[in-house]
Amino acid sequence: MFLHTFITSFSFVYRILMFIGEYNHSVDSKKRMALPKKFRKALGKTVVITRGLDQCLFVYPMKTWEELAERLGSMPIGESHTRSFVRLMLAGATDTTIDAQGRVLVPEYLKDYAGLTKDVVVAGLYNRLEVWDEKKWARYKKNAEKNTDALAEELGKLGVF
Amino acid sequence: MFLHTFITSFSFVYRILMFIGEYNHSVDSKKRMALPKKFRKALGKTVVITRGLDQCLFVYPMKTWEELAERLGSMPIGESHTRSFVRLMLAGATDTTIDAQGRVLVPEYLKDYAGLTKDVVVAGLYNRLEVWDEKKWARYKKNAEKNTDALAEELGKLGVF
DNA sequence: CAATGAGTGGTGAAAAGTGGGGAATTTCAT
DNA sequence: ATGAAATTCCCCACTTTTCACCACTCATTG
Repeated sequence: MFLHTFITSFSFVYRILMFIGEYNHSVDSKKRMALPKKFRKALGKTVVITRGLDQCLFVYPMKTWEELAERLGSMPIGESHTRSFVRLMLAGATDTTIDAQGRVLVPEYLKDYAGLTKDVVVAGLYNRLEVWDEKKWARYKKNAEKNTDALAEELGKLGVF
Repeated sequence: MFLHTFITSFSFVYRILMFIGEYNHSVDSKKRMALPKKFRKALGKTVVITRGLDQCLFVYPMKTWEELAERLGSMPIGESHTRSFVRLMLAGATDTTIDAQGRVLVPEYLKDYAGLTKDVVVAGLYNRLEVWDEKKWARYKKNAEKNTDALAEELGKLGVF
């Protein structure tokens, strides 16, 4: 019984929630942005967009967001950086429905926050998407790739080798 | 009992996951790359390609990747270098199905990362494949061969010989 | 020397991404 | 309250990319 529950929930997580990969898209003059076709089934009809870390946007399926919001809401509000992080996530969140062409509307204040102009990169990060300005993403990536030693170390910890 | 366990698990690993050998292939103008015939049964229908170490690409069977991705997905995103590591690995990964000719699609950003042009080397490394630009592979190998003594010493420390 | 099979190249249909028009709805000042 | 302006939303259409299928070549083998 327990095992069965575990297995079904795991396969659920796998089929529904594993976002991976990097996709080039664009925000048009009407603030519409396509989401990668591969992710649409898993995202459902409405998604939540919010401010993310490192000046990008996070996109969550509604289900995931609800769970996350609950956890965020019940976090101890003692430390100030925790407070500001929670505010960042919760206050900036907006729910938006995916249109027939697979696009969402990106509010002006979120576009500003992430510095989006036209070309963006939508990246799959397991249980969320991230939206980056294309140039900013390229810079971030280049910088991260330089730290290959650290990369190797992290991979080692994961037991890949 | 212990021996039996060892043997069955070993044969399992052997049938499913032990990739050995070095093969020359090519990436065509449509970013298609053949995988060695020998590996196809073990790889299954869909594989995951990710950024590897030393500017090569790793190719995992889906099963192997799932385990890895779950660990990546559950890493805390508080620290910035953890974040960038997870971003590189998850956003850098792509799941792709093997076509009727035994080829996979290599996204532009992965081609760039590994510096692939046309001729590549696909090598089996026990539980994963590595994809190298042919020239880079030749150089790397030449260099590694020069350091065989040091290498042997390291292996000795690991208790292999 | 034919036959088989693997690797590579090409083509056409289908799908995905993007742009734009216009109706419906909301906002805001008069 | 009312009209004007702006915004949102729903279609439709165009263009590029993708993918499945077919075809060719080269090497190996019986």
